[in-house]
Amino acid sequence: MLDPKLLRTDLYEVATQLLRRGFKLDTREFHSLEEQRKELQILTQQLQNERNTQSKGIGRAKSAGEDIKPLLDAVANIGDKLKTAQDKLGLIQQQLRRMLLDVPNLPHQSVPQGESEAQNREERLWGELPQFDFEAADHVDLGTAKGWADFDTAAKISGSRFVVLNGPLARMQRALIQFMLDVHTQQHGYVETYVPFLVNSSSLYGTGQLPKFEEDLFKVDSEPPLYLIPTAEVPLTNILRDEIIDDQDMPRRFVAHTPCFRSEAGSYGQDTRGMIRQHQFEKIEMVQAVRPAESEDVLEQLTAHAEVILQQLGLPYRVVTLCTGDLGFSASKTYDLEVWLPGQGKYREISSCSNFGDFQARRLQARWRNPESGKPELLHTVNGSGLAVGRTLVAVMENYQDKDGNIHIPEVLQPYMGGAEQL
RNA sequence: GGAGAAGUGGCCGAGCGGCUGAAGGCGCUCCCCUGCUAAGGGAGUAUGGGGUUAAUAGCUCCAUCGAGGGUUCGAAUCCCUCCUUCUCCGCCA
Repeated sequence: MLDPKLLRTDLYEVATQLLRRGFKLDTREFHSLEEQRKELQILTQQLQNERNTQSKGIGRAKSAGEDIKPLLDAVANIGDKLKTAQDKLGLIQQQLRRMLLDVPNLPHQSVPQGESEAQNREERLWGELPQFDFEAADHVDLGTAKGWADFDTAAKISGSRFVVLNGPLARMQRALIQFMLDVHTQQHGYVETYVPFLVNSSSLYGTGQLPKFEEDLFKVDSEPPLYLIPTAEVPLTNILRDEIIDDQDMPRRFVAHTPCFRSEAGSYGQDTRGMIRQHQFEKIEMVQAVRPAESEDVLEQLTAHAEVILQQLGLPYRVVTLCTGDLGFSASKTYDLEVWLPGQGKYREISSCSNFGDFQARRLQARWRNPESGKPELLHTVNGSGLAVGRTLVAVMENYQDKDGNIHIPEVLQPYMGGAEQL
């Protein structure tokens, strides 16, 4: 959520910046609601003040043994007036809140202008593209040929966009998870965290999935309703909700492996083949809560943490800065890591690292105590995948294949696979 | 799932219709004393919001004692619903 004060003082500047990412803020509507809010809030508080003062007088008079009847008559109609004022105010505030919850974050000034991923800016390339003296197969053919990946059985059990992994490939997925967690905990200073996979709606409001993107989520029909997490970002970031963190405990760094569940509404026809876009996939997520002055640097560091995984696995990739039009709702700046997939002959997203500034923190009321002011202030959140495990599995299969359809195991993964060199 | 108890400031804990935004303690910050590893004295110490303002400075008002409703001139205190925690029973990986 954006700072309501900023919208009040600098409405047109905010609207201009939002336009950069293609969001049209209804400044007229906001202005009108804000005027009404101000008027009603002043009135409400005046009435409350009057009632409080009168009631205190009644208390004093009563204990002094005086006749309170005339005092009671004097307050008689305050109650009704107050009630109607409060009701109206509540309504306006609700509308304002609804409106603010639908407004995306402001793009950082370094974010390139653009409408779609075509305008994303390539920052750097890493690694040599593998050369094959045969036609590179894609992961579906590689996986099904050996019976390691079974999409038909998954469809029988659950439906489309699921997979059953067998034997060595299932094991390699587990190896990747172990490897990534070990790197982030041992080399990058993250605390390994195990979190709930079902979360309440407050948590999803906190990180920005609700109220706008409910159709992307799987909802469990319980009382109260729960949602399957679309990413570990939700439970990890909500650890901070309604907390005030001491300066000495900053920054907080969490890493978790969880399954992620996405309904993929609106993506019909896209990536229907294979494991690229599934309803359920494994992901390693890094989340940091940092001092506001540090978040820009931390985004660079966290992105590098994700890159280390790709580098150690020997997977060629590139880093792009998302343009304003491709930026996620809550993010102010995002780097995507795109891994090379020989089977598709292109780079595909495998990690997304974002700085959210105080956007999530405001919704979450996640704060730290600034030692300079001694006051609680909104902290900044930065997160990124490190990495999407399913897609990493795909990338290893396609980059490490040979002409016989065998998959060679990257060296760093071999200790996690009993020393084996190929699947 | 059944029965009972409880949820108060960073923490512990009193209050159980008005003088309580909240006693007391712990912790923390600052000052003084003392001097050698620990103690004594004093002061301060919740959060959010509104108005005013150049101001995230002052001043002022409002709200908040798990959450939401209600009763009342007035609610941390009374009533209702929900949530969470604890104890016992049942069930269970």
